[in-house]
Amino acid sequence: MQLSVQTRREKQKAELRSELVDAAHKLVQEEGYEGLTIRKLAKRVGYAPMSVYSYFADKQDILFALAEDAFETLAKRIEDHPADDPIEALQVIMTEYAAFGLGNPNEYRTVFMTEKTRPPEGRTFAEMQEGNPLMKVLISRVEACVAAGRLKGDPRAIATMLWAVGHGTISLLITFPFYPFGDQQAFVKRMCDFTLAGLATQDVPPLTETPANC
Amino acid sequence: MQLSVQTRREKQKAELRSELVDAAHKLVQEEGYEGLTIRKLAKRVGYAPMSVYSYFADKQDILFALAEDAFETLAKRIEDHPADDPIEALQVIMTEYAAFGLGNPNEYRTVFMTEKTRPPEGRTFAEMQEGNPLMKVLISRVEACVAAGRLKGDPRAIATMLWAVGHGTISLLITFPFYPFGDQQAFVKRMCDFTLAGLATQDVPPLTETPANC
DNA sequence: ACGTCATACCGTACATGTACGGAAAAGATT
DNA sequence: AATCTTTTCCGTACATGTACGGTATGACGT
Repeated sequence: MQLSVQTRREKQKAELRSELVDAAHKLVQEEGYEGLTIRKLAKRVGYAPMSVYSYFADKQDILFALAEDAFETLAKRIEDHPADDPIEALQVIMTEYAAFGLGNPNEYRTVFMTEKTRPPEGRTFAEMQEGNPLMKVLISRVEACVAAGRLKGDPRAIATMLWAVGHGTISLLITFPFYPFGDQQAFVKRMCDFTLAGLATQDVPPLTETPANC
Repeated sequence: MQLSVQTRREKQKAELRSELVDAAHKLVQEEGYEGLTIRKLAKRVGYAPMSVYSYFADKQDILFALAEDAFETLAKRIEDHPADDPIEALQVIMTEYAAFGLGNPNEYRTVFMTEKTRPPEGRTFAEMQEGNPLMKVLISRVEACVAAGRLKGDPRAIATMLWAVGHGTISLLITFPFYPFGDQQAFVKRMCDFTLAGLATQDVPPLTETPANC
């Protein structure tokens, strides 16, 4: 029965944590992203500022929690958006990913453009990417393309390359909104189409595992 | 003669500013990037903390100044690295750019991955990119490729696409050093080759200027 | 020479993230 | 029940970026 006690404890802790996340979410909605401060957040839930640190390692950790929520809805949106053609399915990912990044720049920033001091919440970095639902669905859709003979090569390598292109595109658009990219959507579509077209003509080898001759 | 006075004044101001930049540089070398604080910097040059703000709008502005120095050496290195083959000349840019980003992640971050509140130092954003020496040399080398018939299309569009890919690659490597990209150099080379190969097969249209039907 | 004025520098003050140690409350062990 | 241990929460304190207003120093017009 002591396990049950342990469990209840953890559940309660998780509850308080998500209460904090909710409060943080509201704060951001009401006062904007920079309005989220530890002190305001603590006051919101009736705690002393330092008590927040019982539930989050630091402020980054809170931002990660917020971003994770947002990314979950992105994952859902992608899964609710199937496509008959496997290549189109990849395009959907890129398009939704781009729309998400442009619509949630703060969340995109905290997840993909922030110096990572620690893997948030004990998870390792490898898990964070490999086990990341987004990367998972990306790889699986790439696998579908390979299975259908529309792409050729190592799925994870292909997925990583797509990720690099997609991320480069989005992050530039976010960071330099005034650079004359032309129409943002058009630029995203162009990069996406270009990359998929290029990949279609190649047999992509797996990512090298730091070969010995280096 | 009153212009001379004005000029002398400005020169002196610029001198003090670069003295501050030098001090900042030394501070970073001695204590690391996070050791650079306004107070320490001010103490270093014998000023009160607030006096620093006579020369820099904010801390970001200082970081930009540091980064600019670093990027200047990058530009020099690229220019000192010519290549007979115009495509190879592009590869040199990508390679040097990547090496720079991986070797100077902090500077790369402040210039390319940081929310821009103001165009640093009065320059407009457009200038900052268009007039940016790096983008300039990139465009000119792309133009050389187009002139040589090795690439086809609008040089600025091609350059922007190369930038997006290069930036995506570098920034992922910087942000997720533990993701299994395999060998970093190899990944960079792969992305570069892949993109250039793809571009070689296309006629790249100019970036759309936010067409009216949107 | 003298008042006027811009400029350079600074002192003080505040909001913020967070380190540190303590207190109190809850649970476990005897 | 009593004691010990762990967990939760907090008060205080510090470093940091920076807003605001003040002061003094030197230039300029008269």
